[in-house]
Amino acid sequence: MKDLTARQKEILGFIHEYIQTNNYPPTVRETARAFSISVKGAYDHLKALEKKGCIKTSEKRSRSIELVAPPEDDTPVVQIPLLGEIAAGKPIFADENFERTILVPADIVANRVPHFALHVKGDSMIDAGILSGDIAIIERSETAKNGDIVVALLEENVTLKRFYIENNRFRLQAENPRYAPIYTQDLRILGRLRGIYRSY
Amino acid sequence: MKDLTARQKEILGFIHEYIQTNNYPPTVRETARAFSISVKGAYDHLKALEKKGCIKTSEKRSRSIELVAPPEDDTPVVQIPLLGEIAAGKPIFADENFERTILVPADIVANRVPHFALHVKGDSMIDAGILSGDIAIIERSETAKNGDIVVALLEENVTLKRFYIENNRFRLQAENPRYAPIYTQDLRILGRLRGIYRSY
DNA sequence: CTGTATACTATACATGAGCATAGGAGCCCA
DNA sequence: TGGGCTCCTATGCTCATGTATAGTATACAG
Repeated sequence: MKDLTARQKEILGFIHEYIQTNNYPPTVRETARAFSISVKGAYDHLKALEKKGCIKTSEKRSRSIELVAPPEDDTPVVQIPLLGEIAAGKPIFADENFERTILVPADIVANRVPHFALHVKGDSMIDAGILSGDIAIIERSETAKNGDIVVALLEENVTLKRFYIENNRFRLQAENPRYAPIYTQDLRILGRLRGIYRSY
Repeated sequence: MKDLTARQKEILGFIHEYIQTNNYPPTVRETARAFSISVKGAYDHLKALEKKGCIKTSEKRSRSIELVAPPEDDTPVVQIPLLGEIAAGKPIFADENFERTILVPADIVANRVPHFALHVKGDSMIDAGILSGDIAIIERSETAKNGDIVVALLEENVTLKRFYIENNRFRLQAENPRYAPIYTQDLRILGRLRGIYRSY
């Protein structure tokens, strides 16, 4: 699939676009016309592309170009729940919190661990490029490593902070100098930050 | 789309299957052969299907049958191209820049305007919560309003900045005090920022 | 009873389309 | 220096294909 010459890439690109807009592939002559070259010129390119495995054609049939392994390799997506207002005292994963589902590329949700999403509120993580209103994609996990950004349950409040283990306590560190670190010995980690999604 | 006769449904079903297996639509004669009827018989059916809006054809073009409103198109996500390294001097939308496609929720790509995505490089927009490595989802547009974050082509460099119109010039403003604003009278806007996507 | 739609057959024609032969120019490798 | 690859022109053959005319038969609606 590699080893394509510049010209061949152009031709392949044209076929792509053509199919995109017409839903059916071009003829040899249409390809030739698109590049202002002779029919045989285009024909040779198509045969070269076929030999290189980028394309498949059926003999003697018009418009029988098929793209082999087209770029759109089904990048799958997964649906994860977006949790809305997290009321103090309620279990975070209760049904009441469910707002809607959002779709995220499956490569984020790499391992088969469940994920969820939260609206970010406040500016405590602003220096990490996380703004109020962003959607945070969280991998559900009870544990975290030093320096991970986590969603933690802290005295019935849910908060997004950077997480550190110190001698005999945990430190939850905002990424904003106006917020002091929180020290606690009693906290529950709900998940680790895996992605941020923002819409303008 | 309703009011199809039994025969017409059969024909439409055949076209469906044919495209499914071949990736390209059948010819009139292939359709005729499949039902052991005459060419004109099949031709009339196709024209009837077209009149009823189930199918679209282009005049005088072989294999130009297109299915109108194919079974299920309620995909809440859309694929947009992720452009990679933008080399100076090269057209940004050239095929060489194509890296892969990414999936974004369709509500971002609300209007039918084409979108694309870019890797963010550098820290010039850090105070807007846009970090190096983020993926920016851009709505293709030649224009922008005051204060929009835009992708602009500036002396063969592509840059992401906040855009302002001043008396007789444009101002491209970084969101980082260490970067001075850029003033120019000659710039081309490539698109407006619609979303940010970050993966940890 | 007539008009209109469906569902065909049979035949025909101009152009569309795949494929081929012959050849040329430039390039890199051995 | 020669062979093989890419990229192209020009011309042509043959069959595929969309479209058309003319006609048959059935059914249903006003």
